[in-house]
Amino acid sequence: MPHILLADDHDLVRETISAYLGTVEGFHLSSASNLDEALEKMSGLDSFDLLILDYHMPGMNGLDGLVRAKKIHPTVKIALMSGVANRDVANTAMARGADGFLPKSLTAASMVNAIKFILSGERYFPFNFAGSQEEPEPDGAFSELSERELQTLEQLCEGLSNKEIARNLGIQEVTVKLHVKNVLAKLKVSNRTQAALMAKERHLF
Amino acid sequence: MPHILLADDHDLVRETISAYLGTVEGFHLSSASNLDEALEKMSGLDSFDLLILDYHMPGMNGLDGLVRAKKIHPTVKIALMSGVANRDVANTAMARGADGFLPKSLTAASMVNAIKFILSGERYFPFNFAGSQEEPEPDGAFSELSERELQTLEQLCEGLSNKEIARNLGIQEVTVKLHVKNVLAKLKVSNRTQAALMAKERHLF
DNA sequence: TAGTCCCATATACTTAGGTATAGGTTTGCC
DNA sequence: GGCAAACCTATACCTAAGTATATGGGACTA
Repeated sequence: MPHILLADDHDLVRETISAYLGTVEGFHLSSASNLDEALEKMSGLDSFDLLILDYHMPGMNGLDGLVRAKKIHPTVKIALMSGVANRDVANTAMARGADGFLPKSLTAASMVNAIKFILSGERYFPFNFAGSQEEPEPDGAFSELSERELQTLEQLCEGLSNKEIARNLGIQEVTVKLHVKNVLAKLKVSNRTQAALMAKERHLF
Repeated sequence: MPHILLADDHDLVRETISAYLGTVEGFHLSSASNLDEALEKMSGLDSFDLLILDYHMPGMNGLDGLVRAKKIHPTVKIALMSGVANRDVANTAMARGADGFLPKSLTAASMVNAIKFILSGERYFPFNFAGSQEEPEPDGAFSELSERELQTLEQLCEGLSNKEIARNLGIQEVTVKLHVKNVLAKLKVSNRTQAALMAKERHLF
């Protein structure tokens, strides 16, 4: 019988999913509420077949937690689960060694299938995830932004002035103006407020 | 047997919670994946005792969806559920007529208790929830805004310029500047971008 | 090596945003 | 009537934001 460790910081989500997988499929479930607790349980006597990690959970720090877990337990299959992560995150997770990505938009039946698929040694990535062919680019204009422009946009989202941004980045105000201008052009908006709102809208910061 | 309608856009969350409440407690569960679908089901033959709304879901638009649902079905108890909302949102939800607020950080058992509590006619608000007595006023500074200042702020949230706002309101640009200045002072922020972000943060527009 | 891109800086300029002060209207309230 | 508050306008001023163009260094690449 497959032994699964589910790590999620929401008691409700963890318990209901555990109950579902346990009663419906007869999986053997254990659970943890953060990454460290999960790692601790894995270092115990039990041996797990699959670790399911919530993307937003104490200790995860983005995908660092995934990499950490994979490094410590290279033989255990690891799936990342998230309700909000975008396709970009999912792709990156797979690239960093995840054996599967489970969006919470899956149906319960699909999740069971995906888990079985992973347990059989395959790597699972959802087909119809966040709209396959809606936007040519999921991030659209945002992906065109350079490193500095992204940093600038981030501070724009705090409502900071060019002068403050310059101080924070350790560069001249004129340079910030340049970055701001480029950001506005690439996002096709006409002022900093619109840029900040657009970025917030898409949950970039 | 209590009849509950659970509206959440995540299939996984919806189905597992439904399964849990159905099997463990014997509740009669129906579900919807967005607000409109929920409202549609409620206008059908079935009569529901409790509607559980996910805070982040198509059609909700902040707390507008709650108010809408309450207006259409004043007699049905409504609980708001969220995994990310803060105390501010929870308070506001209760103030706008919600019968309960269910953070996803609850345990499954606590949620069942809370639901029973609500079904018995009480209003449920979680005790130990993200800090107790932070802000005295939920709306705070926003309530001090005059009519014109609110209209100005609304257009600020579109990223419009003073000139555009003036045209939309049919007044002079100088007057808009005055309104903007007053808004900034009352919200205690230092520029229009911060004002827009703050308003968006609290889902005012 | 030449070309390209990002980054940084500079000068110069125009427009938008924000402040300060003053004066005028309407509405409603004591 | 006198008063307060919200609203609108005006003049003036200063600072911030955004545009345009040019220069140069560093990294990467054909």
